Amino acid sequence: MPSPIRCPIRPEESGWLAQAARQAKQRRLAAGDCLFRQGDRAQAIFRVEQGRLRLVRHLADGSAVTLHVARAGDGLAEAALFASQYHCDAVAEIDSSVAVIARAPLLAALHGDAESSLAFAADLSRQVRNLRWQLELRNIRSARERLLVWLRLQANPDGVVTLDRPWTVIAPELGLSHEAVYRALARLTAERRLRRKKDRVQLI
Amino acid sequence: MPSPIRCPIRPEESGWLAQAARQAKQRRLAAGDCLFRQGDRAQAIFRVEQGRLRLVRHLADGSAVTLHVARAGDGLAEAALFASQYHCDAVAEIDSSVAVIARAPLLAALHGDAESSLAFAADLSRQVRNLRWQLELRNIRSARERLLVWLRLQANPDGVVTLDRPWTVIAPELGLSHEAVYRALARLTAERRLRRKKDRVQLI
DNA sequence: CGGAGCCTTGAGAGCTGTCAATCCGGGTGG
DNA sequence: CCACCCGGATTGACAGCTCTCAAGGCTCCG
Repeated sequence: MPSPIRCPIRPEESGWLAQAARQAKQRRLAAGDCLFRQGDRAQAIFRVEQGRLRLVRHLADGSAVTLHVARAGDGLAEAALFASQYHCDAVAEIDSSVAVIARAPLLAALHGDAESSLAFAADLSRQVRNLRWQLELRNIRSARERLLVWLRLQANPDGVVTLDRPWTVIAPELGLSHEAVYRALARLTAERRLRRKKDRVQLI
Repeated sequence: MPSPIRCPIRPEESGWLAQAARQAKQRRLAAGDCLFRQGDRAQAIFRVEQGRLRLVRHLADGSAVTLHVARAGDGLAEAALFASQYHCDAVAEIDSSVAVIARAPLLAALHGDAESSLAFAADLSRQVRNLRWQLELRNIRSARERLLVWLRLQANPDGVVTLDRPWTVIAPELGLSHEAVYRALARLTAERRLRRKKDRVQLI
């Protein structure tokens, strides 16, 4: 009998990276500032301490695509450890601060430190799991079902979900408009599949 | 001036894992066979050599969600290295064979081998990049635009994309029905944004 | 020649996104 | 103490889009 397992959509604090960030120097960015640009030599990896950065990749024809939005606690440009240059731009969406972890010393240290390298791998594998999960969530077309599955995964064993951020923030993470989310919540409530009270949701 | 960068949606052969798999023993699975179940003690990680495995997670209420479909060349259950038990079921969709890499010896080896640990991390960071990219691709609502962006990323510097699998296979990877893809291709062709010839697409 | 995949295109239904309007609770300045 | 403002929460209306179901056509291969 498989046991239910909790899977946070928002990646938890990256244990290893958080550690590395502690000894790193901070850099502050005003909204709109650019941390690095696509093609720059990769000189550091980062951890977002405050604020929000958007990673944007430029395509051959000049158009751009957002690759990711990194928030407080997220790692940033981990892949730059293994590449000679950045593959996208990083721009602060709001005033932010990041821990700057220089690439060369870090890489050198990791080369001689199996424990840290493994811890780093563990962080990444956790991210892979979360990302896979988010991707599959998007394969659920129906807003109602997608929301329901998301809630089930967030729920504690009693079927209770406590929200730590407003639906307007959660909706885009689910790939839905906030209106769609509210409508789905309304229908699920009407169908007696859940109960709502403020920022608590009880699954039935 | 940022240079265009190629980003395969299908993760390339995982260099490090491929290496590790070479010395591992193989296991054959008939369609429908189960490689491991959610809650089983994590005793090995795997690499799909042939066939296709589906990873399914069971939720608290008994429903199930597909987490991932692993194909030839893909790693399988890498996260199990860092967990004591599997977090999902793995079932062969068709006759398949996997390389079985025992967990304990591998972990022991990695603990003393910074190089391999780093190589493993590099594999994972590549996966993270690909997954992020796929996730953001899904944020593009319009089938036409999504397809176009995908093509741009797949294109070589000349704007040529050569397909190694039929559209019927690509379509679900893009989160679209194959009909939607064909229609998008037809419109893009009519708009002279691309030319098609067999399994080659030329962007304009 | 027949069949199996793949490719294409048509028609209709259902769903979500977008635009808009309203309500509500909390915080602020007068 | 009250008017005001702002962000979040809700709900309605509508257009546009993709999905699904269906029906061929095309190509390769036995």
